Amino acid sequence: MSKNIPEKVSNRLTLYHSIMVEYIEAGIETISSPQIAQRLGIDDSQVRKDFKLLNNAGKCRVGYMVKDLKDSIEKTLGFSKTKDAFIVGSGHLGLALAKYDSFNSYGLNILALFDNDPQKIDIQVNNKQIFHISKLPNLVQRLGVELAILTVPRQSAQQVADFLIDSNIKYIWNFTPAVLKVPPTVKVWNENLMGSFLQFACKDIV
Amino acid sequence: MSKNIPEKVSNRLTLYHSIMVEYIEAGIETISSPQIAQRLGIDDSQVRKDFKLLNNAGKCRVGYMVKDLKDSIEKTLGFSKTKDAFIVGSGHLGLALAKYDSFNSYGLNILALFDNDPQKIDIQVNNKQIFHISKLPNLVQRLGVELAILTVPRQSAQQVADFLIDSNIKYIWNFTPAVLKVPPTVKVWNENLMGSFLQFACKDIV
DNA sequence: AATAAATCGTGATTTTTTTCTTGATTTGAT
DNA sequence: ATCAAATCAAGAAAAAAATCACGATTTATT
Repeated sequence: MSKNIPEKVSNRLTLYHSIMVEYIEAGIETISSPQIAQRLGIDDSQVRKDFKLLNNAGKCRVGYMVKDLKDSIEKTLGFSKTKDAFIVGSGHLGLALAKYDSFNSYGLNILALFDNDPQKIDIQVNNKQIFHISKLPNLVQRLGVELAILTVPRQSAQQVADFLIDSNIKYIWNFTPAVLKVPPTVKVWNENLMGSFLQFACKDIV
Repeated sequence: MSKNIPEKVSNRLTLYHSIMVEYIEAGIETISSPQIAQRLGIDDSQVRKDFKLLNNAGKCRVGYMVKDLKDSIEKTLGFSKTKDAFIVGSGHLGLALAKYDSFNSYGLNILALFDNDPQKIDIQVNNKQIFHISKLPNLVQRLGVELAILTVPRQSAQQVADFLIDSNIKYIWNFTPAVLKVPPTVKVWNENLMGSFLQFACKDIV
């Protein structure tokens, strides 16, 4: 099913997808590899190679069907497979993510938030409740949630991660700058905002 | 000065940096390439090659000085070069970023926020004021700001980006899923949170 | 109908990145 | 003092990714 798409390719697929959404809104039905390539500053044969991976044939002199491309990118990246998740850490970033409704259309369903600050407990954020972190293990089991979005301060990141792992969380989307130590059964995806910025700054601004 | 570090390398550098911070807090003074490699699930010669790029010599049987590594990573990634920035779009994400104090220690200095919603104007967020977007061109010029952090809805992203470019903004850190069309004089760094998640989901969860 | 231009598809080539290998060095143990 | 283990350094080899190149196809134009 999932044909083991390389990370570089799936990164480009998400960019192609954004362009498809834009073209559909503009009512344009076909798109060519040179158009996309120019937009992204990459080689057009690169684009065609990627589409080949999607089993999406184009037509000479015309290009590809925007709708078909969008659908097959969504299929390949698993938009339709809904993933339930908890947000752990109800600081500003956690709240921002809880209120980010676009998650749903990409198949990410936030069920609840957690925090250890008693003042935050029972507040409703975008129809999602904030629970005390001690309630998490029970809810993980009852709801069968496997994915946690970690937005606690760096200093407590590892400790909270350990707790999540004990609670049977299998996937951690890590928004903290900590490099988490986890057993091989648990997968971590690092979203290091500052690290990302520094790459930009280093590459382009400096 | 900036030796054109490949993106892959600077990505690893940010991860190494997090580990160095952790080791310093733990009071550990040296670290070896196999230790780091195991932690990140990569090859140890990879780590040494990266450190070679930093001109940071290690010592056989001992490893590298944590402090030295941290310093040279910071130097290479330009922590000390302070970059002033405006946040454009004062929704939840914009506010979360405005309140994220860690930015400062990485050399990113948020001066103000902007929005087009009259209700938000003049609110103070973490000692930074929210201005109406119409005030931006003047402030860009007066303060010499070149970097904008774009956190508006996708639908208005291109339009706002065009306005920023007209106002003489040179670098855009784009948190919207739109693929911005910009002239070659303007650099964009895409932080597509959903795209990032989909890569994770596609690779590990599906 | 013929020609030209745009585009796809794909194999070949080049470049970049990662991994492997070996030799030298340092430290701790016997 | 000698030996074994850990580690670095650096070149070689392998793997992965990006680019190039070119033939085939389609559409528009003359």
